[in-house]
Amino acid sequence: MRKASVTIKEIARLLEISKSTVSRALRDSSEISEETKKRVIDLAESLHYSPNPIALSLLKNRTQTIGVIVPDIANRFYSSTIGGIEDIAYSRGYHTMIYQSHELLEREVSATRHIAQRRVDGLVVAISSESENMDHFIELQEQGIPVVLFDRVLDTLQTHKVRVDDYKGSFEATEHLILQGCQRIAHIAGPKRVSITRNRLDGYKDALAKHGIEFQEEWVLHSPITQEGGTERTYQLMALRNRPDAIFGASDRITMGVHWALRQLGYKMPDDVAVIGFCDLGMSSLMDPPISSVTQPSFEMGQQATSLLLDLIESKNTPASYETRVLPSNLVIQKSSLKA
Amino acid sequence: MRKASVTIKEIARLLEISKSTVSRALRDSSEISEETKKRVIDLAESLHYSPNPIALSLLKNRTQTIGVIVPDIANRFYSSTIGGIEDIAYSRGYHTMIYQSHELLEREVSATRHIAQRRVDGLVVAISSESENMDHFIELQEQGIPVVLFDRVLDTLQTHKVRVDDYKGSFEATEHLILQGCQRIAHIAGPKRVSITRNRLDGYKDALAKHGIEFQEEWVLHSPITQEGGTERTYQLMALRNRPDAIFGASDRITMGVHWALRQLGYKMPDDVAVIGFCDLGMSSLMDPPISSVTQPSFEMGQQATSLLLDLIESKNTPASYETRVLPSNLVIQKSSLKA
DNA sequence: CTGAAAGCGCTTACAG
DNA sequence: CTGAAAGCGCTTACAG
Repeated sequence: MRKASVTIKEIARLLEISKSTVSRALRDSSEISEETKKRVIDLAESLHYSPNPIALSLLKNRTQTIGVIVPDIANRFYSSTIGGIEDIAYSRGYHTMIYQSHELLEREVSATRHIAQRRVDGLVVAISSESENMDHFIELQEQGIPVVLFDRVLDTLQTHKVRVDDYKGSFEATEHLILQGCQRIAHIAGPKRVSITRNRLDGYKDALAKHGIEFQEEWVLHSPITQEGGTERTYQLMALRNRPDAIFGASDRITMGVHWALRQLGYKMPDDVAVIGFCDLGMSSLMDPPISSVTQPSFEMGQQATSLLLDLIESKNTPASYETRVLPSNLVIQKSSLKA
Repeated sequence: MRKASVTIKEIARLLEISKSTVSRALRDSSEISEETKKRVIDLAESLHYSPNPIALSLLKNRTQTIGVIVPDIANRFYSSTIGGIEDIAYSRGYHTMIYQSHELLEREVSATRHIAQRRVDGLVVAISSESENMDHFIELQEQGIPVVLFDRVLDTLQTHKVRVDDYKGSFEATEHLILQGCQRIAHIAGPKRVSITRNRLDGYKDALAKHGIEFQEEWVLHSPITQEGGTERTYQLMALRNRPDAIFGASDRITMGVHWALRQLGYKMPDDVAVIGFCDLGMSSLMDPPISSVTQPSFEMGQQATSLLLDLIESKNTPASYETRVLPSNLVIQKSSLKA
């Protein structure tokens, strides 16, 4: 069925020279005469020869492919991240193989094995919210396949990491609400164990503390990263005897749910309740009112993680130490938190 | 750096038997004694042996990988489609390699070459809105690499196709608006040359005709598939002397733009203007008011396209004829088009 | 039942 | 400057 591609052997046969010479001519080796080179290259071009990457892979024990695991590609944050990953990967001659964990450790583990079995050269991962155990990645590293973590990181894995300064982003968002005059600021946090969740919670608490506002246990709720989660938690918050005058959502999905719930309940933003989230700007600008957000340099995050990974792949030896890059977030104030 | 994986050679050496025997034992060949099989398999397991897929690829001239090109993975329609593609691919032992064309023919062509060069076994594509020329895919087919088209299809490529019944979806949406009492129904269509655009436009026109409503040129505008496009066209429509009382958007992004513009302009949905679109449900339900939509079975579309592709890949000979599967869309009425 | 040999497409010491 | 040979990890006719 599959038409055989042109091979070096074929070119050698047509030109009546050896495979070795063809190979060398194609790689522009200095040991080959200009004349021979020209004949080989001309024929190769007219035959649309392209080297078989499979053969090269077998030879070099390199596939020129990196694996990528994210929780969910439909999430704009991750799809933008993937854009950054592909940008760097392609420009450095690598392909990507993308997997989704759907926030399940089990799927992350099976994706990892799948990927390893395919002999990728390295792996870039935003771990699932269930992942506390890094054994599957450690196993990979032991096989000499480097892993770089981004977005969600965990101390238990020794490697390069790229993340956003959640603490600072969260601190700034909270402080902004305080400066707008909010006093009863609720925080709908992400899943409990995730590092990001803790950092954001800390930023929130510290901003309150700085401005002498007492931290209230009942104003912090944990939620999965879904719209429904945000909606339900908002109902819960607004039902409190002492209801909040601001809600700070820890993710875009959660914050969309907050926005929706508040409209349903008849509250005006920002006057009744000010809202801010860690959001995707494209989306939040479309809402009415547009949602203020801590935006993250997702594309750049993908780029940096990938370039760190490729450096690991291409360097001969293990680096002396691993690096954690912390990228700044950006506070974009829109109507949902801007009091007149 | 990279730790060598366990090979058949290694197992053969340890067991002091030949590579051939190991290979056969591992594939559970009937010519090998049970005893030898057991020894080989036990050792292979304890060594975590897994066959090198690269070597197999070279041997079989098969990569067990399919290429996927979509306009944009951040678009929920396509990310859901990818879910369906991966579902079938993985379950049948294939991997996927995903590329984005970003609606540019040039990037589609380069992705195609990239993919071909990587010797994928087949390709599943939703073509870019610029793609009128199918030469790059025809080239692939001539090399014996099958291509299956989904979502956006073109007659010029002879192959299996999977698409949604746009005509019917569009007809039903328009008829629904008419039954709600709308008389001046505008349609913001997609890019001109795309087959989907034409089908949807036809459905719209025919529904008007069926109900004796005269078609008005000025109420049909073409737009790129973006929110901005929808917003601008809405401004244009509402500025007309004879303004529409309903707007039917040809895509989710466009319809989000319509929704946003109408709110900005102070119109009430559905009373001033009823709105319906070809939408992603998750998103449109979150809007206020929630947007009625023609929903498409995106996951299933990915599944079907992939299973058709794998059939082509795995069958020895070219099929007698190619199949075009037309999946039904589904009309979901929400508040944006439901008059009291 | 088991092994030696050839070959998938390529590169690269080693000779000449 | 060019070629023959070995080898990457595997499978599979061909012998025995």
